[in-house]
Amino acid sequence: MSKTCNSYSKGQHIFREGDRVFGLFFIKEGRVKIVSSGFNNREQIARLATNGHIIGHRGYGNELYPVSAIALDETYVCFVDNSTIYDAFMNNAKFTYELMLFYSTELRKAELRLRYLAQMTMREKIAGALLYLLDIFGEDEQDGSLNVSLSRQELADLAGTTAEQVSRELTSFEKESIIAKHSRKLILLNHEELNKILSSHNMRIAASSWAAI
Amino acid sequence: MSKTCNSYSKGQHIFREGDRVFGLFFIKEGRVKIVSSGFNNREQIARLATNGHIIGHRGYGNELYPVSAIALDETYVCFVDNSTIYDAFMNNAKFTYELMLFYSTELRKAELRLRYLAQMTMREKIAGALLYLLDIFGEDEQDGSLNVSLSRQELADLAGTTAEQVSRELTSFEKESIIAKHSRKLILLNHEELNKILSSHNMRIAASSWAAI
DNA sequence: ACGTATTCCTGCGTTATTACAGGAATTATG
DNA sequence: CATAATTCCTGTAATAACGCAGGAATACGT
Repeated sequence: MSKTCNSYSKGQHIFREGDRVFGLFFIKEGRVKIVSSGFNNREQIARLATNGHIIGHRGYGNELYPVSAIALDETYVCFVDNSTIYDAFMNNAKFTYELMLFYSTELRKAELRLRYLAQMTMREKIAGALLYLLDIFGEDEQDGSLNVSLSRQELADLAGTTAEQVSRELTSFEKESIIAKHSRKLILLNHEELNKILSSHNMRIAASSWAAI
Repeated sequence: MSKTCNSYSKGQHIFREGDRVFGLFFIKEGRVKIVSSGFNNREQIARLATNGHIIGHRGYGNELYPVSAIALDETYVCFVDNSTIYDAFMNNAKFTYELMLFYSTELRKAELRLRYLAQMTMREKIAGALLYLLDIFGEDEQDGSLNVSLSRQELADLAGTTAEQVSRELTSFEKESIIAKHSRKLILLNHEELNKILSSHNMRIAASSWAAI
């Protein structure tokens, strides 16, 4: 049994684009972004993960990671290597089955996001990104703020636009009383309206699609 | 054992966005596009599949398809229902394991494409779409043309742009001797150059990333 | 083969997005 | 608490992408 656990502080890499794949990581506690590096300091956040989520994947041969995983917080992660996973799979059909379903669900989410990124306007992308954060991290019980703290640039990397546009649009949303913002603390005042922005151009997809992603 | 096979002709739906999920489809012969419907007649092609590929996914409860699958050709597909799949999974760890790996691979491809669609220019997206077609369908041994016939609109749906831009860019590529086109028959004359277009703005991702997608 | 319907090409005006830059606000540091 | 460093906001100019429209090429049906 080869399982090792580690803490990572904010900004630290859990694995890097180009590293060899030796096994899977399970997030015990914390928040992680999965990013592919771009040009001009531009990154794309492929997905966000938190407690209980799996990151990375089991590797074949000399396979390399196509993305990096970076801690957003103090994060505690356990690693299980390829052969241990393989043994677990062969001895526990139910476990393999569950993991298969996990990947198939993630794939569907990614396919949906493909459309959003390819076709949405900036305003829609940013509304979608906020709802995505709500779905993954939830909001604080006290003040209703999103349980995550991202820079404007990170929001842009998630939404697929630039930091300037995020600033502009958040200001607009605030003027329209859809959100409140106090620096990086964001409060979604009107979930309904955010869903409407997303679905306004698209009556065929349920308004809650993003929430399901 | 509940397995039924069917032929679908060009343009027919294999399943539709919003249908209940009853099981998995296996493509025996043909070509299929997986699309999410957009607004203004705009679709997004989430992925393309051919012989031996799996489409759809096993469903939980009342789950609905978030995308549609449409035949591009005369296509022969076999369907296996949820409970049959479940039994197969529980009795054949190796099979479940293989399927888990398939989904995990597809997920990685989708995550990479997210970045491409979010950050690339038109020209790069279209070069990427051509290389994607090459990877999935290959080229004819006789004349070297891509083994698939898509309209300009469908190419646009794949690349995440408009049909006009695809026309324009294909013409440019032809002038630069990167491709030859005879209506819908496209010949990639210079794979190297297409890869260069993709990687020109991005030295950190291997030039062949798209081909691996 | 002929006429008709569809798809494709391409110029051009419009719109949306990006990039730059300077100042304001926030956070970090001694 | 004061200063420095970073991040954030917002105006403006440049650029890229979109969409219309008319003509050309191609596919389709009889």
